[in-house]
Parts: sequence; structure tokens; C-alpha cells
Amino acid sequence: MYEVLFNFLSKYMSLSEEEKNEIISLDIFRSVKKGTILLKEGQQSKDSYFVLQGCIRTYYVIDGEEKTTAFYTEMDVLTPHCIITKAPSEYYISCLEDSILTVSNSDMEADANRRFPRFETLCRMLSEERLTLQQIDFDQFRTSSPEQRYLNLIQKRPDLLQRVPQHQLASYLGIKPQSLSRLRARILENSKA
Amino acid sequence: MYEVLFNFLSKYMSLSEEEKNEIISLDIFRSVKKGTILLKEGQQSKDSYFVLQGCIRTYYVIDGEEKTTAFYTEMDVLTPHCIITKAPSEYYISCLEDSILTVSNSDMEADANRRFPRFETLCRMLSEERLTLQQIDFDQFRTSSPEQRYLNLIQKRPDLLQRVPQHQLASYLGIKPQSLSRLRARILENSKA
DNA sequence: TAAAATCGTTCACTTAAGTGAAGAAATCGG
DNA sequence: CCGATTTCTTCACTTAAGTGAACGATTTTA
Repeated sequence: MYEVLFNFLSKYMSLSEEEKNEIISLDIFRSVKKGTILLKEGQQSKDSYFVLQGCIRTYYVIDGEEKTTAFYTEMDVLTPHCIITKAPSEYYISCLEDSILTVSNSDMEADANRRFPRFETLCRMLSEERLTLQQIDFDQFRTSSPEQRYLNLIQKRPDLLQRVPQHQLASYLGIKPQSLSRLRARILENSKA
Repeated sequence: MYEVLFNFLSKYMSLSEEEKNEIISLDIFRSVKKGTILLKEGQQSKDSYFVLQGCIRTYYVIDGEEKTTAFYTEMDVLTPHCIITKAPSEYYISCLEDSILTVSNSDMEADANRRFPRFETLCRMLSEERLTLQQIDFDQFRTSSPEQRYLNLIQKRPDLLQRVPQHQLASYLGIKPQSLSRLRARILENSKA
């Protein structure tokens, strides 16, 4: 299990055995059942998640409707907004599948940053990279139609189509479930003709 | 001029006179005329920008049409995607108004990160904060209609309505200029009735 | 300052998304 | 294994965005 984590980290830096042991000693793995709510609207939390296996999602409840805004799968890091904004959470985090996560407290991270410059470098690089990749996603979302977004999703994250209910994908694409259903029928129709 | 920069940085950490002098010695200020293209599609660059005064924007050219995806105004930092992706730029960066920027090379930043742990901490905090704020923006964009996005823009960045041409705002809102024009007329109509 | 380019609005028409309802299919829970 | 819920699709209708064109109004620039 640690191998998956170390393998991920090795993309950014090589770790000494000592450092690996230090990480292991933190005992941060957690198994989470499908349906578990990790964070509720209004709550505050200091926990960040790294997905080793499975899928978690964030969603808002607006006028009684769930609006899914992100899916986190293998090798993704989720740091709840409320940790940065220091305000109660505006959204929910829930577990879409039985998952294995690492859970790290922001105090632990601050401590690690203080003690290991290399850890801080890793965090800086990771968040700079995430920021840019997300900007690219946002740009793409802004500049394309729902249909293009859907076709793009098929290319970029085909696994989501298999593991996520359609109505959750719909709000992720910025439309209603009925529209996604219609849009899919339209695409199928056009590819036939 | 340095005061504006130091004032910004003081939100994150206090700087010693030595550190301030070090920054001054880098000589990174640059005055840029309206209309100047700072980066072209296909080019690579190592320069990042901090806006002290003025406004710059990023835009893609898709099917011959400009699609504006971001505006950077006072106290905003723009790190071009190509620095992180290490690929040619997919978009343009252009100067909307006569502006005063700081221009920093990514080699300089890497050097500063190596020499000053505090600088690296600052960069980590800034990019973690930017990442979260941008996620919130993206969530809001996903979960709202063009009209809601426009009303939201009036609240959040009223200055943009004054300083940016409408057709650039339109693509920023994910719609066509004609639709923005109509949408504005509709809002005005409704607020009268 | 005059010609050219850019910009914003409007119009008529087309296309696609939102809405509310209904029903079939799949999944879940006891 | 069966009933209940959830999920997905379809339909008819409404609303809003896309398209192409036209026309002033501004701004640019030569």
C-alpha cells in the first residue's frame, strides 16, 4: 500500500529510507466505505486526502439540488477549501466507491514543512502544477459547449463514465441530467448518419 | 513603486531590509504599453508577471476567434501555463492598458527558492491559496447560468466592467458578445418591471 | 480630420438547454 | 427475492444562447 504512495512521490523527488519510515510512522491510511460523507456543508476540517484507490467527489447543495463539481480518483489530492479560507465548508465531500485514502491533518503538514525543506518543495511544486493544470481545465470549460465538454471528458477521463452516475456527470459538465441524456442521444444519432 | 510590492508581500510575511534590498537589486520592474503582446501562441517563455498597475489578459484563438479566459489586475500574479507544462504556449498574453509589471524569470525563482526557504514558503502559500480560490471560482462557474455569472461578476470584479471591452467579457463568461448584450438588456428590463 | 476599423446593439431565425412529468430499467436494502 | 428507491431516458413545451446580418457609435490611425 505504501508502495503506491512512494511511487507517486518518486515522480517529484527520491526519498531516503529514513524519510519513508517517517511517513510510515504517521499511520495515515484509512479505508472508507462507499457513501461515507467525509465533510459536510457548514463543518470545518483540517483533513486533506490523497486517493490511493477508489473515488471521492465534492458537491454543493443548491436549492435542494446536488451540484457535483469534482471527482478525485487514484493519485489525486483533495485539500478542502475550508482549510485555506478558514471558513465553514460550502460543500460536501462524499465517497463514491469503497476507497483507500491517506488522511493528513494540516497541522501535520505545517509541521512537516517546518522540519523538512524537501517536503515544502514537494508541496510547492505539486500545488503549482495543480494550479496550472486546473487553469487549463477551466479555460477549456469556458471556451467550449456542453457537447464539446462531454466529448472531451470521454478523451481525458474515460474511467469516470464507467464509475460515476450520469446525473452527477451532468452537473460536472454544467448541465441538467436530461440535457446530458439528450446530448448523448444526439451524438449517437450523428455518428450513425 | 516597490512599496506596492512590499505591501503585498507583507500580507504573507515580513521582510528584512536585507531581503528587500535583494529584491530591489533584481531590477524587475517594467512598463508596458497597451496592446503589447507579452506572449504569443506557440512561443515558450520563462517569464512570470506580477501586476502593480494596469490589466493584462490571456486569450486563445480558436477558429479565428479570440476567447478570453482571464484578466489580471493589480496584485495579481500570472504564471504562464507553458512554464509548468514545458510545452509551447496555447494562448496569448496581451496588455489591455498601459501597465506596470514585475517580470521574473523562472530560473531566478528557482534560485531564490534554493537560497531562501522563506521565499519558497511564500510561493507555496501563494499557490495553495490561488489554487483554492480558483477552485471556488470554477465551482461557481460550473454551477451557474451565464446570467448568474454576469451578476456575480458585477459583485466580485466591478472594475472589469469599466476597463474591459464587452466582447472580451463575453467569452470570459462563456458566451457570445450578442448574448451578453441581450442578457444585459433582459436584466435591465426585469429590474424596471 | 477623414477613412477605416472596432465595438455594442438589435433583429429574425435556428439550435440547444431548462422544466415538469411520466415511465422503463437498474440497483439497493431488507 | 421482492418491493422501494435511484437512475436514466423520453416527450412536449419554454426559455435562452448561437448565428448571420445590419446599423450606428466610438475609437484608431494614417
